[in-house]
This record gives sequence, structure tokens and C-alpha cells, in this order.
Amino acid sequence: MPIRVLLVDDEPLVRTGLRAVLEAQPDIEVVGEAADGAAVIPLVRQVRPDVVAMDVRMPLLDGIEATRALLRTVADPPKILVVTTFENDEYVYEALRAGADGFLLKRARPAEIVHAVRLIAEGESLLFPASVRQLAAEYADGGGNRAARALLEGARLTEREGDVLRLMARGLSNAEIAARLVVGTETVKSHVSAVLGKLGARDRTQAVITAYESGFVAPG
Amino acid sequence: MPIRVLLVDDEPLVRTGLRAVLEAQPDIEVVGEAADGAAVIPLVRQVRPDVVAMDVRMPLLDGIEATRALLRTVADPPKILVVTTFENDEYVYEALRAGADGFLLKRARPAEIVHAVRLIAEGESLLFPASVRQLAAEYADGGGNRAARALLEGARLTEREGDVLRLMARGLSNAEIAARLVVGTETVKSHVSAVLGKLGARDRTQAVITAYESGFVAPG
DNA sequence: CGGCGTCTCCCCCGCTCGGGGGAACTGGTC
DNA sequence: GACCAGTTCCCCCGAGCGGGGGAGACGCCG
Repeated sequence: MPIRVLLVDDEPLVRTGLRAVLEAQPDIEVVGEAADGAAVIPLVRQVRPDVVAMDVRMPLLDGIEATRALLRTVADPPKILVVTTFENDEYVYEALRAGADGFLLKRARPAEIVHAVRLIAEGESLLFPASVRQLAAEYADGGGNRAARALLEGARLTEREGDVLRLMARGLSNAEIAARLVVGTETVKSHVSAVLGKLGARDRTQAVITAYESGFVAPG
Repeated sequence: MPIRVLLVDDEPLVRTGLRAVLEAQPDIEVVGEAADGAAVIPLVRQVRPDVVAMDVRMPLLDGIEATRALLRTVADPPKILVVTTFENDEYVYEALRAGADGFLLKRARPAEIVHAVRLIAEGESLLFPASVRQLAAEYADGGGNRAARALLEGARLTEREGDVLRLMARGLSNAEIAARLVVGTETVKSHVSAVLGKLGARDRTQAVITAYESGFVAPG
């Protein structure tokens, strides 16, 4: 039931940090660590992780080659979350084009890291809605870091969806939100469904949690 | 639909602060202000608030007398939230004995203030579960500030209820919580119901919001 | 002009959720 | 021993929630 994560990074400090962050979550289990891409494939076969958190820049075999190798040689491969230090790392886009499922900056806050792992674990209908490769292509076509920003911002909510999420985060029911926004309850349900989809949330409670964890709404 | 609040305090600064905090909430409306207890009764008749946030120490007519007068003379009186500066203010207990529904420290964080108003507005099955007068009596009997602490802590959750709330705040369903705690789903439902009751929450989403707003769980 | 995204509303359906009861067992306390 | 709080489990039931699908109206933009 818990999400099984394999950490791949040449820096022990990063691995330790990721482990600390992820193991603090009840639904996430770190099942292994590797220091370079070459060690990944046998380890994946052995521990069968759901998600591989993979650094791009590594000795021996980098994250791109490791990603390609994983997808080519492993049956039912895990989701691959590319971890990087730099926002404009062209290796990231190569990795995404190689088949990675998402990417994450090392300087992300713990909550974002956790969130990214959960989303990736649930499939690609999440923070990176099936358009990762397209965005990477856009970037390659000269889109600059617009694609990077789009990826970072991830689940871009429309204005109305933002309104609805804010009211959800105040504890209002669909009917109450409808009354407040002066629209029908069916309309609210549509927006709520859109929000749930974009945030990768199963229900409104998880959406509100994400709203808090991401800083979309602030306590106090 | 919004909660109508009347502010009663002799200090304009406090009234302004309370107004700013409360008006920032979509579901709360400040419908009037009074600077002393004598002005409260006609104002209550006029604006029909749901909640009166009442200072205890005021010139002319203090909060205790104002509370008594309100409950004696107004039909269908509003809920009364006693606002005070000092934790061990014996006037508070007199006010509670006079019929106030709850009390709040002025140095409370904005979220706590908002929370208190919402809870009070929903009736006394809330932060102060019908035992306010009993606790006040305990205090009078020499319980020291134990009663004060009990009031402050308000909805004291049992250990198991805390476990359940923590897992609710991670977005787990009743079935998932049951699996994690290795109990039946009916058991979890019992705990969830208890948590909702104690927190004055209508559903798990509101309970999770309270958990965040109160600092019971921390983002990040 | 024709798409596309956004906002609006509608249908049906299944399920979880939450309220209302109650009941048994434990471990303390009086 | 009686009592109470806490934990565990059970029943029934209604309502809200969320998924699935569709559809019309508007404005923007290539």
C-alpha cells in the first residue's frame, strides 16, 4: 500500500535528505538507494519500487541513460521522477524525452517533494498532465524556460477553479460554494472535479491538504 | 448565511483589529461595534448578530453585566464570546457563569479568533462542550487555572482520536485509516465522529482545516 | 472562419461519508 | 463493587460527493 521509492543520487547528503523527508510520511517507504545510474537497473528488479527519484548528473551512467535503460529493459517499469539542481538543465528535458514522468528541483520545499512523489506514483494524469514530452519539445523548439515554468507551476488552475479551491479550503460544501459564487451546484461540481484532477487529489479533503501544503492557502 | 458578529470593546484598536481579522473571512460579517456594555442591548436588538465578541473589562457596564442583561432582556439572544487580555481573569469565569458561551484571549492568533467565532456561532456543542459552567464552577472550587487550561485547550482529543485526525490530515479515507491502525472501519467512523464533534466540524474537510489552522498538523 | 479554453449547466450512478442509535470490553478511579 | 472514560465494533439510513458522460455559450487567437 505505501509508495515504494528508490533514491538514485551520487551525493550521499542528498540521498539522506530525501530519505528523511520521504520517510517522515506514513504512506511513503524508501526501499533502496543507489549512487549512480549503473546500479539502478538490478536494484529496480530487486526491490520493485513504484517511483525512482533520479538525479540527472551522475558518474558512470547519468539519469538520462539510466531512464532509457530502465524503460528498455525492465518489465512494468517504475515511475521516474527526475531530480535536478538547476532549473534550466537541458539534461532534464532529455530525461523527460527519454521517458521520465516528471521533474523536481532539489531546492523544493519538503512538502513539494512529498507531493511530487505522491503525484508521480499515481500515474501521469497528475502534475504533469501527459504533456511532459510536448512541453519538452516546445522547449527544444526555442520556447526558452517557458516550458520549465509551466512544468514547475504544474497544475495550473483557472481563475474560477482557484475561487472554488479557496472556498473548499474554508470548509464550504458544494452547495455553499454555489450560493457564494451565485452559480448552480452542478457548475461547482464541474470545477471541483477539475481541481481534483489537476491536483491529483482523490477527494476535496486531499485537495485542501494540497492547498495548504503548497502554500495556495496559508494558515493563520 | 454569513455569521453576523457584533464587536464590543472599549479600545478602538482592539475593535479595528478584530474587524480586520474577521472581515477577511468570507463567511463572517461584522455588523456593528460598541464601546461599552451599555450600548450593547439596543444594538443587539437592532442588528441581530449571531455572535457578540465581548470584552470583560469595560467602563459603564462590564462584560459580565452586559452578558446577564442580554440574556435577561433579549429574546433569542446571540452567542457570547468573551474576549480578555489575561488568562487568569476571574471576570472571565464570572462572565461564563453569567451565561457566556466561550472565551478567547486577545493575544490569540487570527486563525484561532476566527475559529472561535465559527465554533461559537454553531452552538455550544463546540470548543466548550456544554461544560463551560461546570468548569467555571470547578475553578471557583479551587481548581486553579486547570479549568483555564481545559478551556483553552478546548476540544481535548484522546490519543486515538489524535491518531485518526493526523491520518485524516494526510488525506486518508476511513478504510485506509482502518487498515493503517489495524482496526475495523466502524471503529474509525466512531473516532472520526468524535473528532468532528469535538472540533465542531461538519465533515472531515473542516476537521483537517482546523487541524492546520490550529497547528495540530503543520504544513511542510 | 474555425478551433480552443473557460464557464456554465445537465443527466445517471455508486459509494463514501456522517448521524443516529447501541453494545461489549478494558483499565482506571471512587 | 460501582462508575466512568476510552477503544472497539455493529446496525440502519440519508445525503453529499465524485466519476462518467455530454452540451451550449462566450471570447480569444491564429
